[in-house]
Amino acid sequence: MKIEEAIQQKAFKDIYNKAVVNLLYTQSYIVSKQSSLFKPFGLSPEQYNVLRILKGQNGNPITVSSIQDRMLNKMSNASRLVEKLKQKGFINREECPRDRRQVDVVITDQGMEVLKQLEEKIHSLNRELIQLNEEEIGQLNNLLDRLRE
Amino acid sequence: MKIEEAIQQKAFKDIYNKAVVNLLYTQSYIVSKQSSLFKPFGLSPEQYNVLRILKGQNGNPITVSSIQDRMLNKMSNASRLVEKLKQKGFINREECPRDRRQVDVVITDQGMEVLKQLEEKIHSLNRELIQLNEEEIGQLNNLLDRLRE
DNA sequence: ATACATTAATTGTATATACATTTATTTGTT
DNA sequence: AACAAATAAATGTATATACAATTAATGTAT
Repeated sequence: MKIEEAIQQKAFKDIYNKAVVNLLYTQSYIVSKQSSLFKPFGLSPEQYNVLRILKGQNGNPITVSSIQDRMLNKMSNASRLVEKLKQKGFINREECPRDRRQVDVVITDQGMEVLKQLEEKIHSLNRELIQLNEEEIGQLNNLLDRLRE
Repeated sequence: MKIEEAIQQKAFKDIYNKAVVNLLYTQSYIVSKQSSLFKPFGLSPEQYNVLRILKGQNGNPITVSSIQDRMLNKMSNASRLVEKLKQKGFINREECPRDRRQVDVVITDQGMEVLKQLEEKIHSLNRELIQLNEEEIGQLNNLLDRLRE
């Protein structure tokens, strides 16, 4: 659907403005669908993001600030997200012995299990969300990478 | 900057997944820069969005639910955003005479003034945010429109 | 060794998002 | 007219974002 229809705006100031609006709207479109998928599993999109980062560690612990650096939203509060995931039993947290300021975080079996249950659903959702052929997806990834300087 | 560097992730499951992540990351990148620009004016990005919708009405009132329909984030709470803007003196709100369930919202002179002050800054920011040539921006807008079915 | 700066994580506070519920009003049906 | 259904906005509550401030531990310079 054209962005003009989606937000009922007849015209944009210029194509730069239209591109910004289009990117913001598209993100909202994606996140709302992801939220619906995650909800039955007790996860928000950002909590899921943290679990994926932990899974990517292959069992090695990672500190809260390293999680923060790898998050999609650099301003989100990794400390509080980790606390939420701990309450749900999806992660464990323990003091790092070499530097007691730091906290080592690892995903639990229960956390791995919820990711496993989500895997196929997310695979499908991604295909549903991105209605482009492979060449176009390559173009899109390229444009987005270059857009950010 | 390539998305792999930006979030320190070596590889993605597939290009669909990479595209989703790239879109979410790019939005966060844009919103954080917009927030910094709006902050000195006492506006959040979504509050600015509401003011722009009102300005687009050319003086005609618009109801809260129509604002909601036109917002970039369909899940945001137009009622509360309107209340915040009212407190700041940027909008006026009054009962719609033909249907007392509805509320007519209009931008104030003060609201128009803050948009005017922001106009040139946003123009520059948009150019800074979207580091692509005009042809590429056209491609990007096209891909985003088609991506959403 | 002490003092000072730096770093890591947590906490506080305000705002925003997400979604369900409530209240008031209008519309539609009989 | 009476009543149920639909609609518009506001409100309640939980979570998340944004950013400042705090606490605790470590690093560095003298």
